[in-house]
Amino acid sequence: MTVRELPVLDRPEVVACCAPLTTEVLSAPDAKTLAKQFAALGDPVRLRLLSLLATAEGGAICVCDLTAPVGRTQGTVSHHLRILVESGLATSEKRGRNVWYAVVPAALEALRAALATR
Amino acid sequence: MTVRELPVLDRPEVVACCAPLTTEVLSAPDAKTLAKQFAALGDPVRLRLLSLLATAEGGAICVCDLTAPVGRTQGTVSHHLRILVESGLATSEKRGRNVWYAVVPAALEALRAALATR
DNA sequence: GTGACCCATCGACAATTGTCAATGGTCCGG
DNA sequence: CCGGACCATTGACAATTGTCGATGGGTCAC
Repeated sequence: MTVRELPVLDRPEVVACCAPLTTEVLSAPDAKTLAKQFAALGDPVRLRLLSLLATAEGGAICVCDLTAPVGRTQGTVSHHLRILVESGLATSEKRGRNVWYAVVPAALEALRAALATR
Repeated sequence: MTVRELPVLDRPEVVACCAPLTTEVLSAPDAKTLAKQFAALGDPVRLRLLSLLATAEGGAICVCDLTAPVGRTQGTVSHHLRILVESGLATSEKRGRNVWYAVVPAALEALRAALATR
């Protein structure tokens, strides 16, 4: 296999799911979608991971630098990161031996929009 | 026991817990506080309840009008509403035979602030 | 090629959660 | 006073979740 430039096509395509909570009643499917993302934020470890990603040099960080700050096993950290990626809040990119994670700003903005008040 | 006027001191006093996720790494206690609120949003039924509260005439609504829209038992709805109140996202006020629930806009704004990107 | 490093995954387990049916308490109307 | 309406709480149960230790597959340095 040849070595090649990876185009980073890790885009979950989440973004804006629906109108703000306060403007109209959320449909059941939209509620399910939104709930999944908020649930991803509903754990202290994941919030700290997200914060570590967001404040990292260059906006990305490898798993090996995340286990110590949150005080969890490597396997557990990997588990949480997967949830963040699956909910569209983060992306992962393999670079050689490491895997670099980064936040998806658009996803955070979409959640902010859902919480907008009148 | 005497009957008395209840002063409605149901104010959770939550509001802004911390700096945005993306500006500095979240402390463990702050993460726990924030996670509790996001976890409250991490269920489709609660999101729809919150949406119903926010869009209700007068900004408040009684439990009896909430069970049908979300398709859950009265007991279950009561359970979810309690979680919303305990997390500071909603308030409850007893009016005669009914209990009226309302959202706490400041709490939603505080969560929005935590999600702000750079 | 061999060992070390990095990471995902698996199995297991306790803890938490969402749900319902049933019960009980409070408040009103007659 | 009594029956009904409204709501919270309880007990029970299945499902989900957070965690760890262990395993396995890549990838690099030598």
